[in-house]
Amino acid sequence: MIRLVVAEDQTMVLGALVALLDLEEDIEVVGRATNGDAALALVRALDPDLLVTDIEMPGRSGLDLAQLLKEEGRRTRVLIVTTFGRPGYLRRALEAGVRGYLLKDAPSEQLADAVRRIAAGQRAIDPALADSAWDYEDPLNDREREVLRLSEHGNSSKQIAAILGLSPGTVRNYLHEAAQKLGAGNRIDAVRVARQNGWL
Amino acid sequence: MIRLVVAEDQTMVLGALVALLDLEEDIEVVGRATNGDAALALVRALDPDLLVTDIEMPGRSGLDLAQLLKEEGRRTRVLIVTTFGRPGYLRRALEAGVRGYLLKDAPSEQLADAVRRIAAGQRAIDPALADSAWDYEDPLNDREREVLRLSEHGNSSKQIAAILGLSPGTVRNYLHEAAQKLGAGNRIDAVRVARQNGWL
DNA sequence: GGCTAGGGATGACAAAAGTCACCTGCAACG
DNA sequence: CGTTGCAGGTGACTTTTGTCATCCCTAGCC
Repeated sequence: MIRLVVAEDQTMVLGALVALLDLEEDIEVVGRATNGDAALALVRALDPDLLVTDIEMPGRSGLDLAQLLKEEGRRTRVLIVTTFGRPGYLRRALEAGVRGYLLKDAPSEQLADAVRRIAAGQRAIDPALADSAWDYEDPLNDREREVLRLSEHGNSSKQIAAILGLSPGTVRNYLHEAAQKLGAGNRIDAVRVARQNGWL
Repeated sequence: MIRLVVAEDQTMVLGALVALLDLEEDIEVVGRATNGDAALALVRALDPDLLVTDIEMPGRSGLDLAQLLKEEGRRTRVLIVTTFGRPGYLRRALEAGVRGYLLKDAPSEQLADAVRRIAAGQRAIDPALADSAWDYEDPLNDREREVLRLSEHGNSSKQIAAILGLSPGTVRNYLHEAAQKLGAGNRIDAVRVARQNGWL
């Protein structure tokens, strides 16, 4: 029997995924969580074979979870199930030692398959994504990421400068650099491209 | 027996929802679709009691579906199950005659409940949302919506003007008006606010 | 020490966005 | 017919962005 903890912030989707997995004879869902912190506590308490988790959740993200579990040296393996096929995400996931990465776009039958493969010590990476994982390096440095994040909410350069304790000119320079690196013509476009690739 | 068609663009979530609903003795999922057009065809062919559908899907949206079914005078009732609690969405849904509106954040048990209530001729609107539906009117007119949508992708006023056959000045004016109405200081903020409320 | 490379930061100038007063044309109404 | 009101549209002016050359400081190297 494969023992699972499932983490997913949308309660209804969580319930549905559990229903799907519980249909399988050899799989047992022993815990469910709707945020990263609860999932972490459950994994520590229950020591399951697998953690099936979304990435974007309140509190700790699925990627944070994988990283932490790896650092703690736990035996629980991680399977990411997410909406986002962003290369940056998969890459960070692999670096955090996850064993599987599926998209919610994939057929639901693949879920149980992936669980079994990972429980058996194999991997289960969405093949379409596996290729692209290393195609696009994140070209942004920390400052650039920071100003992009702040400009995302409509802050002006002046406001961003005030927040970071810089001059407005410098902020514009960072945004410009970032836009250049991303092949974007302005900050709006730059934010879009960066988001799309999982670099924010 | 309540006969359902389920539409949801993320295949895995679709599979999971179907698994959840199929657990119920009195509910039968007779069709599933991953886009709006397929869902429409299924409803026409199978004449189910209910259509359970997401809003944001490729092709026709769940709201479009509800509108069409209403116009065709079909007996199939519509239950929306979506991520987004945007007042504008709920409002449009109600105007399109949907019988139920649930959030994916709601507990999964509510899904079967809602299905039964709607099949019995009642309604099932998420109570937290029901209040807010009429709080916020969409203040935008068509032009304003249009320019906001175009500016979303980083187009400049000049580019938007070229697309719409206007002068750049006019475009800036529309953007300005929209920002004013939305209480935003610039176009980026305006787009954010409008999206958040389901007005784009 | 002197030289150099590179990240962090600045200011000057051109282009685009934001702001506002105003000009249509057309439909409603007396 | 006025004329009133109002959505659609424009141009002039100010502020903010985009672009680029340059400076400063620190670290590493001869």
